[in-house]
Amino acid sequence: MSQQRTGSPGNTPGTPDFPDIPEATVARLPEYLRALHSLAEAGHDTASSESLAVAAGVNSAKLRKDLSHLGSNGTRGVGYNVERLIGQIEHVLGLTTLRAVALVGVGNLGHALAGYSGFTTRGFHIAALFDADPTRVGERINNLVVRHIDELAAVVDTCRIAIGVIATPAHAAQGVADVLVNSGVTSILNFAPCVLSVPDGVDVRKVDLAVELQILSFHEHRKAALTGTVTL
Amino acid sequence: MSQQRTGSPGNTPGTPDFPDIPEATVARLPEYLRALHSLAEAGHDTASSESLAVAAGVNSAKLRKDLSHLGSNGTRGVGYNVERLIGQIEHVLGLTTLRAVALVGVGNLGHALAGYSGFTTRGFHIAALFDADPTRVGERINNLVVRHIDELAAVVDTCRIAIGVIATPAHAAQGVADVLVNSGVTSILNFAPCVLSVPDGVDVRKVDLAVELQILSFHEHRKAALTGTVTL
DNA sequence: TAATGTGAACCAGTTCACAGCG
DNA sequence: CGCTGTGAACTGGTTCACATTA
Repeated sequence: MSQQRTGSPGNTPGTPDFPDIPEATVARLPEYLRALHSLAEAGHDTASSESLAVAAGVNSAKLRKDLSHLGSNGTRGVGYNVERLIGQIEHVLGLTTLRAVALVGVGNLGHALAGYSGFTTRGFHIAALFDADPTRVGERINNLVVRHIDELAAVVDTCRIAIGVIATPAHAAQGVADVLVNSGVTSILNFAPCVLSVPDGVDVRKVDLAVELQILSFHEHRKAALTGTVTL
Repeated sequence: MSQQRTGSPGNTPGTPDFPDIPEATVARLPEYLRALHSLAEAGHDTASSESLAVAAGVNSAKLRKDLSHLGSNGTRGVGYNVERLIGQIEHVLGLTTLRAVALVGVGNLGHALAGYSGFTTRGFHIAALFDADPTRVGERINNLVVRHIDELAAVVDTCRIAIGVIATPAHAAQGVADVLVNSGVTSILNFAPCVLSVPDGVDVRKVDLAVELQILSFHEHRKAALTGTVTL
């Protein structure tokens, strides 16, 4: 699971029409979706909970319980209809409309994200790039011109952008977040290694590449200690 | 937390000398470390659980319980000694030795990762770059020459590399993982959008950029549904 | 019959609230 | 007195195992 969540501080309300889905389940739905697409490509038009679970890297009981939150979609004795389930999950995740994303910070990482085809192929459209550095403004990346961050509010407004990605250095991130929020962005994906504070109702997810390695480091350390055996 | 974990399938054993620490706590220690470094830079040499918790974006009770797993380090009535706690956490995470990392795949994302200063400044050293594409072999990135993936086993062995980063397209990732594992790598950070299968004892963490956006998309979708109010 | 869907048991993780200590 | 450290209560999530159904 990634990490920081702000907004909707209490529980998801849940309406009859829009049942509330546990956060842990939500975090796995995209993985199921990916697995389903790969099964579809392989020619399967139906899949059992077991085969889907394997493709998604979870156990089948968990998968069935997760899917049960979207209403019952399977057929007993048969499994799930792949195309139907893809539609189901895309609907729940709100992927039926292409979502516009603003990317702030076109340094090393931001540059790569701007060119990352995975966003484009999975429901998102990078609509605008921003940077604070005037020497970078005007640069063309992947058919998009880098704009100065002062233009952000206007662009977010006209392009109806609801999601912002922060790929700036840590010291600039909070300022960028403030601008994004004031411009009407309500979801932020933060790659800067720092905590963002945002008002209620704004969701933040954080990805910290170094943290991932540090977690692996812990396990390496532990494995080494156990292999060397008997104290150290 | 990020996601896939393989290896140590049961529970962490835990020795008197190396107490077992809950996985959720391990995942937060790097964040505490970062917060501590920023407090240290700001000149604090002591910090209360409350102030540290704010800097790390968690609540103070959780932070205290997390730290209690490393043994008691605070002083009642005062707080924690910042430098001492930094040392404590670095020790537990195994960050006292610089860890060598092999990066496979120098496409869009891999290129950015190779140049990412956050790895270097936080305990890791990218020791070698690999790619399968012969036209990329020989390219120089950040003072490192891209090698052909066939050389991987030899380099991993001589440089004693225990951690591998996969930044290849999904279809190549499992093959790369196999090579890494056979070469002696025991921890993998996977940026490819696919499930890897690895033997017990090998840890895998997965970062999927598009998944993060899809999770945000869900919340956007929900917020929109609730704002539009009364069914849809 | 072969699979789903789900109550019930279980487990990990979080929060509370306060005793204990410097 | 103010803070940490921690048992106890609670919450959310996972797994089990089976009744149910196409």
